[in-house]
Amino acid sequence: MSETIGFLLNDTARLFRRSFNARMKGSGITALQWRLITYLKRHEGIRQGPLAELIEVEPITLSRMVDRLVEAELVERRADPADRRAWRLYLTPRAGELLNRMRETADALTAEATEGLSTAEHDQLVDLVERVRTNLSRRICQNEKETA
Amino acid sequence: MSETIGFLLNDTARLFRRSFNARMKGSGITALQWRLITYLKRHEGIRQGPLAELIEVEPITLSRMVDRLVEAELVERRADPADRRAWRLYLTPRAGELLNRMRETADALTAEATEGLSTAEHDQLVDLVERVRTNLSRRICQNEKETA
DNA sequence: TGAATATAGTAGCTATTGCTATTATATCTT
DNA sequence: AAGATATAATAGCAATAGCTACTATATTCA
Repeated sequence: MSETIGFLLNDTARLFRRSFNARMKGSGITALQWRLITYLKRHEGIRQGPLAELIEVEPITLSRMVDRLVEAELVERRADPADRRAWRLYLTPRAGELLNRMRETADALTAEATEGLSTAEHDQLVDLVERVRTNLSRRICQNEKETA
Repeated sequence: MSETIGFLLNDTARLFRRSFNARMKGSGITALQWRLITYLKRHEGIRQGPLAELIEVEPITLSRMVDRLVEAELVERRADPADRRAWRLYLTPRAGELLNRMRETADALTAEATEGLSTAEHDQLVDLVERVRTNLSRRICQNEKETA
């Protein structure tokens, strides 16, 4: 019984997170918070509920993550003008600086992780993993119950 | 700014875990416990400390995970004959049955995830990801401090 | 319009994880 | 052999994640 691809991918992804976390340790930010900020960067003004779905945590968990990030002055809550129940989320300038540092770290790490791969191999890796991801997310959409 | 490989791998690995967890939900076992059992299968008789290192949790965390798995009659602690401080861990027959179910699930999931990939592409994917993993774990060994 | 239902977000509780300190035992040094 | 040091595992405490229930507001429909 050899390793499954799922096992291998998990292992590799964990090594990425571990190295990334270690390098970002001084920033006082966790991997999950980084994930939140990264998504928020691409969806500024999003509400808490949809963002929770994007980063795949429960709404209450996101609510508390945002509490801490507001406290750290990385995220800002603004009232939704159209719905008084809802907040809209924005990054602060401080978060922008942090994102730059994170991007540099991520780039350096990517370079080290793909050392020895040719450009063609690099592209092929991305292509193949993307196809696997598409297969998996298609499966999940078809069968939403299993995530509920 | 396109996605980094790290991001992509993390995303894909998460989809794997999510789907796997959903399918194993009825078994009352979590992904981390599954990880523990999978490693234990290949290292029966291992002590808690080394197993904690393998699955990358703190020893105290592993200690408590084992408490629960012993409670669930999936893992057995036996005194180490050579060192009275230590336990040696073994799987119970019940765990064996569970492992079979898990393996079937993993195989089915792998098949779905790699749908549309030729055998050559499948092999190449494994090869490329393994090379990335090797790069990353080499890096971590060289620079152990960052994981401490 | 007004009652019924749905939705956005949050509070209380429980479970899990990890940091630090501690106990019991083993190993090393002289 | 005896004291110093290292190691295997665990307990106490603090932080974080999610389940359930709840409040406030919006939407539906009769």
